[in-house]
Amino acid sequence: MQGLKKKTAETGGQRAAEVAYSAIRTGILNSRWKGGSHLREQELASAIGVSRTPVREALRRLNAEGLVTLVPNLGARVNDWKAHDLDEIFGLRALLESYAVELAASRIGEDEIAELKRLCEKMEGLIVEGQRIDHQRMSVYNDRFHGILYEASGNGRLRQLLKQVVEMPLVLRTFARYERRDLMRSMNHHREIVEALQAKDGAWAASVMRSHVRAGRAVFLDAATSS
Amino acid sequence: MQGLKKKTAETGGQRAAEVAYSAIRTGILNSRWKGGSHLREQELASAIGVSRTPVREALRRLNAEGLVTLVPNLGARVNDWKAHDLDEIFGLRALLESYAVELAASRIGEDEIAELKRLCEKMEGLIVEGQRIDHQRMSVYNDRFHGILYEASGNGRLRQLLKQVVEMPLVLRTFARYERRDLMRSMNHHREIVEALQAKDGAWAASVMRSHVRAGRAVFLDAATSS
DNA sequence: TATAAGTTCGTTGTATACAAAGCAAGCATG
DNA sequence: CATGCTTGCTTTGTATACAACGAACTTATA
Repeated sequence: MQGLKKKTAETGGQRAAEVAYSAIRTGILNSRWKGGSHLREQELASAIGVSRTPVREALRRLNAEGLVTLVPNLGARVNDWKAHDLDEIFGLRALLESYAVELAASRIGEDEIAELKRLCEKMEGLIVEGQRIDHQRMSVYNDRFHGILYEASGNGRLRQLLKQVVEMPLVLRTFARYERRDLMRSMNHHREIVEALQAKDGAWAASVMRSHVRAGRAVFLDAATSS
Repeated sequence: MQGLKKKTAETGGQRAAEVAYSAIRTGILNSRWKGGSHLREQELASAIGVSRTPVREALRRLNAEGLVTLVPNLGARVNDWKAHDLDEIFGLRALLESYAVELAASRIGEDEIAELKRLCEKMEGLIVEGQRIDHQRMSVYNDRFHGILYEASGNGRLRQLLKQVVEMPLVLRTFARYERRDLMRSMNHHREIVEALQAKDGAWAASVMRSHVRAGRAVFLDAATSS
């Protein structure tokens, strides 16, 4: 339970509940605890350096977001992910994310398309023959790419649902070992989506996005069974 | 602020946070406060008969569900609904609900189909020439009809998202004045969905469901502009 | 008068004390 | 030996006291 507490300088400006939330959240996403672990309020509270009150608030929020499961009088357990759960989640994600690009196709502007292209270049730049791939950086660019599309959909609640659905299985990203050809295909999808958006062809963009998500599902399924 | 507190017999078995949650929730759904009202924690607490702690928990939950909006250090305000919000919500609902019946088509059993038919009959029985329609009862049956479909989708997270999305604008149900022909059409939709499910034709069921939701949107839009 | 700093009060945020629920070990009893 | 009860401990749930923040009002100053 060491290392959860961040430097006072960072936490100073924020509310304790927010600090607790992000501390626990990053802990879960970095697999500090394994799936099914019981998260004790007092333990978390002293590790983070706040009282139980904001910790409880954080746990409720994480429960609503699907990262932990709360049982009355028994507390919180870290969710673990079976193949069935991933099927549910990726099914929803394919649906929502393709809907988002379909909406985006008729609303997205030149600036955002330019930004998408820049991100494509950056991501492709990370795939160099014979070199190890910086997955961390890749994730950042990829998240930004998809985030721009959520925004461009113009539907705030859709954006919110998507962020939630996408985040759930993110614990497995650590274990997801993208092969080079998976990544190449991913890059091609991105490029094709941008092209479809530029052509204002929502159906095309949506179709590619569905493929994109379902291809990602396969990688995560491997991660789930092997972790 | 009277009348929020229920009889002790009812509240006795439940946790205070749960009591607070459903008290505030039903208050909002019954338009006890108008959109934009500031909900004060102490006020709610004494009205319900619990302390601020469970009230705060309830407000966070209602915030996550989209019924209130929480601003740090300023508290909770009851959400109000403009045409734009309804467009977002019904767009999502059409998407998710049609996906649900599409999944349900290949999984639903005879028992559930029989139950759907029974509900159709009950609802149709409420529409009698020259008599006032019992909208309260209609809502109960209608919710149960759709609930069965959510379950039959076999996707727990989809069910959860749908419940959330459907509940958001439910404040307006009070003001939604369904004309007789709106209801007749609704009944026809229900019947057609059941038939499509029985034929295991997911695409058909999904298509009718999309129409069903979008027709509902129009009624709610009227309610939003007139309330 | 207009503006800015100071003040007060109401409300939310956090810590802490206490109540109640769950669980396990030990004991009694059939 | 198995079953059920008791007891003690751990953990969560709730109430309450206090701290911190924000908004409106007051006062000082140009």
